[in-house]
Amino acid sequence: MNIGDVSRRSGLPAKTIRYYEEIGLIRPQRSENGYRSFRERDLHKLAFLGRARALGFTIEDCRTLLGLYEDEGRESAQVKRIAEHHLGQIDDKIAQLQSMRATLDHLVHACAGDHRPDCPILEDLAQKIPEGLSCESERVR
Amino acid sequence: MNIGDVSRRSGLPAKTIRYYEEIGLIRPQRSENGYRSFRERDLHKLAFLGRARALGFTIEDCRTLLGLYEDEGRESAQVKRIAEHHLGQIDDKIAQLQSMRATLDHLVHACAGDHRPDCPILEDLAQKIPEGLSCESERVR
DNA sequence: AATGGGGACTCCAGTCACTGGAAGGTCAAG
DNA sequence: CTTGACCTTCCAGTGACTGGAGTCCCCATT
Repeated sequence: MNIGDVSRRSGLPAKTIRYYEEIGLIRPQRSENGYRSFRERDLHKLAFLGRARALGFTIEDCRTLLGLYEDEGRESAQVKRIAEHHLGQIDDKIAQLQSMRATLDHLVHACAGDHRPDCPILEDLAQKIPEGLSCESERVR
Repeated sequence: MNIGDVSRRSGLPAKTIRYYEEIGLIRPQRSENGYRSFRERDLHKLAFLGRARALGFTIEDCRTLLGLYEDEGRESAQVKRIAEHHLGQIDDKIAQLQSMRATLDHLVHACAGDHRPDCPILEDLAQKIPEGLSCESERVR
């Protein structure tokens, strides 16, 4: 299989697949013409990576998860720890976004949105310190 | 005011303030010794930027919002449009994260997390195509 | 044999919003 | 005179790709 086939079958862009090789997540063989030559096993790995990424795991988590997947002697506790930690991060992000959302929604509703210059959104930004959203707090990435 | 004072009073790291100058969000004057010299107005702008960033607006949105803030002839509709669009983005992100969260939470609960290698999380990543989370779908940034 | 089109290859630069660090200048206190 | 806290610039790195340039390869058609 060439990269185009694998791209179609895994749903990952060819660019991404090359990138994954570059950072050592996969090691496809090469044909005589220099083209990457993928086996079913590579495709399987890429699909695994695609799904792990779709769940929001970082590339480094994906690397670890792939390693555990191929390690017969793994303990499911190792996998669970990674997943739980990630779940915690997701919860943090959701909380932060919901806090932003609440403030923003309030402001949007307060703004007339007409031709006049008066705007509670700008007034808020110019003055208020949104609680729990001070500049010290961590940002959602 | 030197950058340290402004940093303390705005809550923004000095590095960030220098960066904001570099990209033209602020234009502090300079003292004879080459130090940046901030006025109250600059501090006010920085606080504005910090709050807009805390609400998740992009830098370019912040630039526009700051411009509108200083434009007496603005229409509040312009501000509202930006805020509404941003609110929509936030809602999309929240929805995506909640979808991830649901799948992940389910998997975490299904995993024993003990010394044995059997792991539903890995099995899922290796086989299932999570609905609504296929690789084509946009990623949360 | 020439040509055209669709892949594939590498390499470099850009994204976003900072952040870290090196190497050096300035200033007030002890 | 030295110390240490500031300040300066400049360069590189982050994460996970993405875009684009320039070149090469393969197959089919003219």
